[in-house]
Amino acid sequence: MATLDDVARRAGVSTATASRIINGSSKPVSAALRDRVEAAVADLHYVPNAHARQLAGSGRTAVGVVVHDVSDPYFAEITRGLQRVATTDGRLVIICNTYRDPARELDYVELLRAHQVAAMVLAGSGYHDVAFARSLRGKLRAYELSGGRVAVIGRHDRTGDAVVPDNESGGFMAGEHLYALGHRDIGVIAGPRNLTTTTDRLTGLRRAARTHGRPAPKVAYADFDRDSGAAATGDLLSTHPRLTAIAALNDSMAVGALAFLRDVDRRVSVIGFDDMPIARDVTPALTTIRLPLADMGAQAMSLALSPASPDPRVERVPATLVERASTFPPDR
Amino acid sequence: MATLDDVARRAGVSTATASRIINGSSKPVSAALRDRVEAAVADLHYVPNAHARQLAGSGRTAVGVVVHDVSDPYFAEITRGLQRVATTDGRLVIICNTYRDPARELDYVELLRAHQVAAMVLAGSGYHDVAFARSLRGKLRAYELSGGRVAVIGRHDRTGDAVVPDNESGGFMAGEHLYALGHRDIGVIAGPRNLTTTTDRLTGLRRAARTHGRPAPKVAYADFDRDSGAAATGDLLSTHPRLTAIAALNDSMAVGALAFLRDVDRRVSVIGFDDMPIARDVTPALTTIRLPLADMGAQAMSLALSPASPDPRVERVPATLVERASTFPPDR
DNA sequence: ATCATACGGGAAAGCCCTTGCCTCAACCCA
DNA sequence: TGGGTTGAGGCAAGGGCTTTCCCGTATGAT
Repeated sequence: MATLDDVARRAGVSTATASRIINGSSKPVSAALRDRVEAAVADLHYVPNAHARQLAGSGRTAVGVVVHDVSDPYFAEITRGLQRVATTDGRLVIICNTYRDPARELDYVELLRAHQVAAMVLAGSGYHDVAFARSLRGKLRAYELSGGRVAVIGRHDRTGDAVVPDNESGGFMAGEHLYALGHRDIGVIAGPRNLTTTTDRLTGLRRAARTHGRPAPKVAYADFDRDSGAAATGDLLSTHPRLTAIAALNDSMAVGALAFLRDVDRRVSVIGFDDMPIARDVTPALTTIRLPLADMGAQAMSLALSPASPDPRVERVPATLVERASTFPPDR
Repeated sequence: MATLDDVARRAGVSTATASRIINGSSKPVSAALRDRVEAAVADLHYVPNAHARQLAGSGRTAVGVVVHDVSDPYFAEITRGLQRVATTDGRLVIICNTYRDPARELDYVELLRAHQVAAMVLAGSGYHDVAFARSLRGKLRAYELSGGRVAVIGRHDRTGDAVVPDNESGGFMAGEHLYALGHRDIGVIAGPRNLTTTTDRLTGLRRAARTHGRPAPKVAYADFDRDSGAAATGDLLSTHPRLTAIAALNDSMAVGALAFLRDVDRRVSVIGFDDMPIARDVTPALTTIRLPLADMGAQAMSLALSPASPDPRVERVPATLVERASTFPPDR
């Protein structure tokens, strides 16, 4: 691999001059030298070593993102938003998939710190786990102490910049919608219990039940993916055959529920959460609670890239109901 | 940020020793020193600087991936496969989204080279553009000369390791399926003309038409995304009202076509391509040509991580027909 | 008691850049 | 003509780490 030395030698200048020309430094350089250096760069297919540059230079340029899984549409959308603003800012984005493993999450935070990223955005690391939270806080603090910036998406046991979707009222709205349609007994397909996203949405749903004087919803836990959603729907319906509506805590599971209901040919209302792109294309089109995922990602990245502020900034993101065809009054 | 020096000083050893302990070098070190160093690391929240490490050390550790857009399910699946094998190998994956901009693709190749990645996988950079191909080849050659490994997914004007899906016969199978059902006149919703994916699939479709002695399919070009697929369906149907079947060159556009047809309440067969996860959940469930996307990603990464071989290895990936409910005989 | 052999540990040479500081010339004004 | 600017470019000091020697010391063999 050609180095700056090679370029400088070939152009007959010092590495200092070559470096200045290559980086478009403000120091004036004669046109002749500039040409020679540029020719040398082209001839040698020279590309500056990013690591050396990072070591020698001052600014950190990359940013990191930690998500559960980019191939999950939920995180794909968030990531899209994140990337848009990071790229606009000319930054390399390092994406890390934890696959919902808290340990991996911790490792990635270290890894990103090791890579001297300028900022990191944590999406979906709201676990109910005291030891995890403490460890994470420690690592993040160490990182921030060294000048790193952190923004999280979702609720966290941590003070700092954050974009937090209003999951609780989203859950409430979902329940409200179903009860208003006349459902009395509803089931919930929840995500993993240790995620705050799950518990927050569930809390909203329960509040809606209380508000309407209805029995607490029946809950089955699944994994936020389609197939587990389908399976949980089966469980729920066999245990509680009288349910007339199901609230899934994300759209993937709602899609699974829909598939299951179609298979067993039952007519039950289903409401999802997130409004992923495909929600409108399933049949019946999915009623869901929308979260502006791409915007949330963009906001989080903006926070992370802006200078640290003395007091933490928290952007609350409202959820909205999107009515489509998958919810309807109960058959009597 | 604490450095190795800090750790060494605190533990009362040399940086050499500290480094050896931290990296689990094979050199024997007394237990006492090991404990002291480990304590120092913990106290200081020390994390080795990845850049310095890369500079000083020998092995390159990261790998790069260039895709059109991770949030597109097609690439999301491929990426998932890629990551699985890269992570197993303990490597950091840098994902770059070109958003179908060839210039950006070129830039990213440079960037990955600058970051000294051990290998890179290019997915979806098959453009019909001589200048682009030449430039890309040049950059890749320079990279390989410096020891980098490259694997591509899809057809390329380039000899080298590759995983190439059999798009042509996939297209043929799609056509075959429709003609066998009795359709005479079919329309095609194609992707961007400058992508080999588009042209290869189209070629297969045309061959099927010839084989069955049918007129060449009518083509409308779109962008591989849902909405453009829906729009193109409208165009196609207004220009050629007698079409009884539509082949979309990917599932996203097929979903768009389905949506359009539902809106205008027309019954037309639709076949997609790729078999993305949601294909089975739309209504009617989408008949499609499956490509094992995650496996393809995994294969490509395996190729890229394996030592360079004298003659290029090309893994051909067969496409298979998945029959669901969206294709049926024409109404007479 | 002597010599060879491990073994544990340190000194220091890079890895490839950026950048502060310095030098040298040419140039200006007085 | 002399002193002060200014413009162009080079020297060399890091930046944080790995790794190759190299050197004592304790161990074993003779």
